[in-house]
Amino acid sequence: MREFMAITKALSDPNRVRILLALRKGELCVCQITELFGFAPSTVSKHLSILHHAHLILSRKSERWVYYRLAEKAAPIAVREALDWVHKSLAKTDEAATDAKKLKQILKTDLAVICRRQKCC
Amino acid sequence: MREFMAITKALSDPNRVRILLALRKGELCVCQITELFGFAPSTVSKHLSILHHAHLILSRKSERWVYYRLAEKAAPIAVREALDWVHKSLAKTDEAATDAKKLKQILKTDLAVICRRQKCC
DNA sequence: TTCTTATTTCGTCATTTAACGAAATGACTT
DNA sequence: AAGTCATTTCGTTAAATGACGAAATAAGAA
Repeated sequence: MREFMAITKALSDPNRVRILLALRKGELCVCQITELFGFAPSTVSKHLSILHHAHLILSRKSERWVYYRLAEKAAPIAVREALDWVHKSLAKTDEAATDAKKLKQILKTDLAVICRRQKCC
Repeated sequence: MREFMAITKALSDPNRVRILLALRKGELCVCQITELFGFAPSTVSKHLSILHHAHLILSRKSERWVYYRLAEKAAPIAVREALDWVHKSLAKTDEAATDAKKLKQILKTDLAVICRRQKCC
């Protein structure tokens, strides 16, 4: 029950759901997600932490960046079903399309450039 | 997306999830759920309203009581998948068993008696 | 080692949420 | 038509949540 509630609480915020949808195309680092959402890095980090705590996403560190990706097939059933449910319900929505489009642009840009952009202003 | 978030917000409270599990055995009226949880009737009513707004449950009025039941097969896919997910993930947990046991006792008691009991004290 | 820097943690603030009791509602019963 | 009573709505309060910026962390680069 505790694990299940961790998942439903994680899914109860639309921005966290957007993160899960964005990760469907592959792993992203924190600054890419930050760029996609326009939130403060600390805010995005907190959201990722909540998703991670619910075991919905996994992380790895490489070079200077931390990459997050969706949980894999080995994840608990409740997690896999949650991810499937999110995808099936929302993959074709306008919100997902808009984010996907913006994400495409972000992925064309060098990581270091994105990160530096977030520091000034 | 809005409908989906209505569902995830509804599922983000453990007591609302408990209500969904309790309803799996069949419809219940507000005072029976109130008895099961030990909350104030107004609190239970609010929870039911949120579940209903998310289309997870349906209601009908009969005699003096309002009965709530799980949404049916005709419900939107997102709703049906949510209910299946809740059931599959939690039906066998201790919490569900405890509630089911208490509910069994409640169902043995006459409705009018339950309601009256809630008014005094 | 020291510097840089992406990410996380912490403290704060505004908003939302869940609980309650009191009062309103609205549909049976008489 | 009036009364009864289960349920809902409203207003309040305490706790949880989501946002931010500043400071801490930790790992790669110099």
